[in-house]
Amino acid sequence: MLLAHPHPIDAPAVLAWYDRHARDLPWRVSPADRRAGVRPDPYRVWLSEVMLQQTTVAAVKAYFLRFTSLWPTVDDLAAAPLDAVLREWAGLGYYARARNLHACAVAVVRDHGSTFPDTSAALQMLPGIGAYTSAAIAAICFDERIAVLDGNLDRVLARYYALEVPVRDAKDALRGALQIAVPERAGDFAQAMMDLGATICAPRAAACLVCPLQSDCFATKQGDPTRYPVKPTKPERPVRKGHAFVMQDASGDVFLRSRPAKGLLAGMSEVPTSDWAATLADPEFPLAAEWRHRGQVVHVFTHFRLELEVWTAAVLPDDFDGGWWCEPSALAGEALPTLFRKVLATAGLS
DNA sequence: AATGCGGGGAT
DNA sequence: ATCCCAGCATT
Repeated sequence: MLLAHPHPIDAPAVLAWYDRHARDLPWRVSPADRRAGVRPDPYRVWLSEVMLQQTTVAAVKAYFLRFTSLWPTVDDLAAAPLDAVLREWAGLGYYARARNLHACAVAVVRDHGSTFPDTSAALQMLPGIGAYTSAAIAAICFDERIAVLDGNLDRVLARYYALEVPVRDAKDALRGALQIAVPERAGDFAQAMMDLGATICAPRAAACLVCPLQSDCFATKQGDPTRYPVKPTKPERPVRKGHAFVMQDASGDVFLRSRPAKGLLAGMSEVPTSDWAATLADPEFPLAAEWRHRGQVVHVFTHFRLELEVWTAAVLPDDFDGGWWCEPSALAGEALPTLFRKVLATAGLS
């Protein structure tokens, strides 16, 4: 039994806590106003939710105010040039979000009469709106009784249930357990649970004494809530080895070239290297020259650890094409990933 | 089921 | 340095 727990989440307790401690956020209708009949503006809720994908509240606030000032309605945003949207998004990261944001605004205007759909199912059809965001908008704006499961909730629920497997392996069970608890005030409940995760049940600190779920929380009973959620065992990081070849012409310019348009470090600049393999082969130099071994670079990618032997040589530029020669003083302005900056540093450049 | 995608804040 | 963040689209 994955979630052996006698009690569902106590929604009334969570809502009572939220009524007193809700965060004041620019896109939020307070629980008091909500009770008085004020309805959130789906445009503002949608905009905030997209900005908040994998992004902290602190980082989003200024962007949200700027966007709503420039474009108060979905019609305004849809009518804006994509360039302007991308410019305003600059610095927030995950730039596909900005393109999808604009595409979504256009779709809402064109296909939905400038009114956001009012169900999670319909919302999820729109660009940039997935399982989480569709549920969040539907719950917050329309009180659809749907489980809203984000990173905060993963953590809160993993602790509440003392989940002994990584969240990824119990997503459906958690969603089902949460779904059972969703009350009539679905929007406030969703926001309450997220506030709870952000302020009380935080990643490295759990303020259990003031938590409305404390009495039934299995992790608290065990004594160390921060043990959850358990992290998936990281796959062993294989090691790959190879050689990097730093060539300079008579004036000291360095040979660079572009990496392929797809794959690792796509489209970035590099110095030539050998293949990267599990075992280090003898170097096959690009051309005959006085090659000097200058040291080793170690770089850790997500899926493997790379060890490159760094070689340098003085060569004649005529012998090469497929790239360009770069003055050492101009290396800083090249699209060089950290790996190749390390290589160049080991070669004695920069 | 994995993987790529940014950048900032907390620890 | 490492972890985490109101995830989504693509393969």
